[in-house]
Amino acid sequence: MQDLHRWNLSATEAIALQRELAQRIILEDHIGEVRSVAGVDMAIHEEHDMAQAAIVLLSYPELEIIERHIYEEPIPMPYVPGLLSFREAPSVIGAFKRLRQKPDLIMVDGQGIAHPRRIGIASHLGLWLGIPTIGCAKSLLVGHYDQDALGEEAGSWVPLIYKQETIGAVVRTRTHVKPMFISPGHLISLETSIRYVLACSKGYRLPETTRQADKLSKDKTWIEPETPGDTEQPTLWS
DNA sequence: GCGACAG
DNA sequence: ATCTTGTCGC
Repeated sequence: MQDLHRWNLSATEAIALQRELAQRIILEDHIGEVRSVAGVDMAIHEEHDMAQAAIVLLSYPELEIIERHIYEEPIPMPYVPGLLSFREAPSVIGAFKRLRQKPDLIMVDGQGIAHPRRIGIASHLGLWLGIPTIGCAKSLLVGHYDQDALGEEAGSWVPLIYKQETIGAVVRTRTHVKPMFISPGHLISLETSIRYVLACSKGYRLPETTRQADKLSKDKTWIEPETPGDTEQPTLWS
């Protein structure tokens, strides 16, 4: 894995970079047999000004935990709508580097291409890591949808439209519960994204991947096992 | 200019 | 994201 760019950019620079990177996003399925799916998320521990990113690797389709890791660092920049990846991606990548096996697919807490410049954090991470990603957000950033056409049963969904284009889907992952906002990140189509999100949903609103990562990112008792040399260790698959 | 706005 | 207990509904 080679660094695409630096992260400490001004808002203006970051937006210009997003416009460049957005052109490289691939929305066709470049995905082989899926035997593992990872979920990533981040929590802020205000008391120590620390960001705690978490990654959980699950087997697929069993969805049993294979690996769990966290990575902490001082909170970088503030939250700016549309620039979330510049705040969260660096720590998520830190956690990702602690994996011993490479995931076949990654589920990200946030938007994929359902973004003003078509490059939410899921797409950005997909480009950086070169792995298929799906954006799995709990709320809307941009776009609109037909609320009445969305069924109440788990599995129903309607397209998410933005500027006359389908950029994602509003998906009911659990009956009678607020839907999730799904969009492809990179190296995957919308149809396939919806399929995997539903296949990973186990009776909760959040897919098991995101749910486990969310839980771990908030865990204050978790002690990450020592990795000799730590951060920049080359691994078998990088 | 005004409102909207992932986490 | 985070602050926070009980509570209404499937």
